[in-house]
Amino acid sequence: MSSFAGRMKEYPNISLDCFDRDNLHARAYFLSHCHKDHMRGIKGPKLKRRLRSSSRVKLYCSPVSKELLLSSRKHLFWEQYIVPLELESPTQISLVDEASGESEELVVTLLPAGHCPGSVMFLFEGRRGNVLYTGDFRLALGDVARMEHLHSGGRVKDIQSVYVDSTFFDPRFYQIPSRETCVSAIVRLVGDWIARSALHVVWLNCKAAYGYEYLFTRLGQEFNTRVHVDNLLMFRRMPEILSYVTCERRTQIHACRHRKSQQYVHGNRLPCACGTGADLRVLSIKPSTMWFGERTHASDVVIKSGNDAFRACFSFHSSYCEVKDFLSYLQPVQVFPNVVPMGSTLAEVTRMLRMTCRKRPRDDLAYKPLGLLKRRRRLATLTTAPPDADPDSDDDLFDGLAAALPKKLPRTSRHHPDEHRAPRAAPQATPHTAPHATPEENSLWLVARDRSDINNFMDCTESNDDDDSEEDEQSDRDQTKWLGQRGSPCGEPPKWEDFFTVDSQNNLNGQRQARRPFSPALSGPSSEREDDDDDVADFSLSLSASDHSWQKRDASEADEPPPSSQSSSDFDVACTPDSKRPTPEQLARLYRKLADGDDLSCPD
DNA sequence: GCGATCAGCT
DNA sequence: CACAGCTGATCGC
Repeated sequence: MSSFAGRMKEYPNISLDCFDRDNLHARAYFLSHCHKDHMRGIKGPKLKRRLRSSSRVKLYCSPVSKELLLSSRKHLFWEQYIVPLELESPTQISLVDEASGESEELVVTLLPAGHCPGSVMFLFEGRRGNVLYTGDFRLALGDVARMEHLHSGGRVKDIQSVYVDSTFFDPRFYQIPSRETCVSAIVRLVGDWIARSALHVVWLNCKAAYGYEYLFTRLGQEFNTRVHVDNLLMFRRMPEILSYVTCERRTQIHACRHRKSQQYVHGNRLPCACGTGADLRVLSIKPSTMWFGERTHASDVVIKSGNDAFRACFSFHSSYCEVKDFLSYLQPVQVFPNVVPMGSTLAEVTRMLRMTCRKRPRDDLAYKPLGLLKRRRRLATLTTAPPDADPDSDDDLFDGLAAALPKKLPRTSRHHPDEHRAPRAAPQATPHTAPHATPEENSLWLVARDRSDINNFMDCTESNDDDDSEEDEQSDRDQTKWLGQRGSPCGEPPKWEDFFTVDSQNNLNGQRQARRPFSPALSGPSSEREDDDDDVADFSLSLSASDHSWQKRDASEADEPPPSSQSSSDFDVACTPDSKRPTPEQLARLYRKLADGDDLSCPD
């Protein structure tokens, strides 16, 4: 639960996710998503009075959040004050003090947060530096490196402060299985049950919150059915969700709720009380967050908890590793927790967050082109020698970085979180996506892909004595099998990112919307938008409709197994446009060239 | 009567 | 396996 009080020290004239007390005087409001703990005071009478007496104050949020907020009558009074902003469209806003007329300019960019429909992070760029407020988020390892607006000129932007979702920023919550792994397991469980007979039904014991929609949609796709929910109103302009949920009780998959749900299910009756109790066989699945320690395998993502009852892993928040990866990549000057993890204290989480902060001024992190490396160093040295033992270790590529970053821990998986994406390279600087890249850019990529790729290479080319490898392969095979079983009479299943992007023009045909250019002269975002007041516009959550196609998977990846853990993203802040993932053979060639000191810009 | 807060529960 | 949020009791305005 968020305990963020609403204001950031750099920009105290705005309030985020909090609408009471001191926040009553904000010049602008920002809502990251529509969970209640981020909406404190949003319907308070004092705030209503404030809005009525003001002509300038606005609430900025994503178009999906606007829909969700206004789907409740209690929030309808906000309608005239909401300014929906598209994702990844930097927008300048003026923060005007209505008493004095004094104004402050701020550029805000919404970034996908992967927490629930409409959830975003806010990047603020202004006179007091760049500040990132994450709201709640679930991003996988490496996702941050692919977020275009966190980069500039081929590098990570200089971030002063990050106000971060620290829900699981505690080493106890070291890793959480990926979204794809969890959803696949639930799909299997549901499939096995409902295939037994038409009277076998599943009840998903979901908490009253947005965030399970991609699960409902996936189940609807897999089994050509709809999930029974209590209320469709909130999805009325989201056809991709609407087509997989229903208020009709005669379906085998339910996510309906009742105050005494538990009792009903124990009696083999559903919360919606459909059927005659004795006829139905109800399987209860309770999505819950499960976490795993550093050396434990995240394999059991569903656990039997009783007769016809399971818990299934499901998390709206990033794990310790994922948060650490996120912050270690951004290297902000300061980090502030938005949440105190269960069983921890504010002091403890703050202390641990500080360890991810920048240790030296950025000038010390100057990039040294790979050409400056001593050629005598061989690949073996680069990959096997502990950094401490080798004064020429690859950490030396960056002055000061070796000291700034935590030392590599003993390997526990092929993608250890401490294998940092050190060089802060922009996503476009990859050899396979930028064929015209300069040798320096290619070199940059080779460094940027860090040790994890080198380890992958070693895994591909050496006999592997890692105890985990066999299990990993088995896991990959299992997941391939599950992917093979996918497919649906309704077409391609939507992917996770569909629930976090929105096309306000109901573009279902795959055309890309023109991206609104960044315009410092833009005085107010609302004046530029045609659909702001269009009550009948649909908000499509479609595969191809978003205007940030750089998030999309390359088609060639479609048949790959999903990631077995957090090692890669199933959120799909994916490859650079038109890119292809290099094959192990291609990587092997590149690494051999690197080791031999060959010109990397020459094609094979 | 309404809002704020908290305990209890899932 | 710890999220998110509902309900009901209590208190104050």
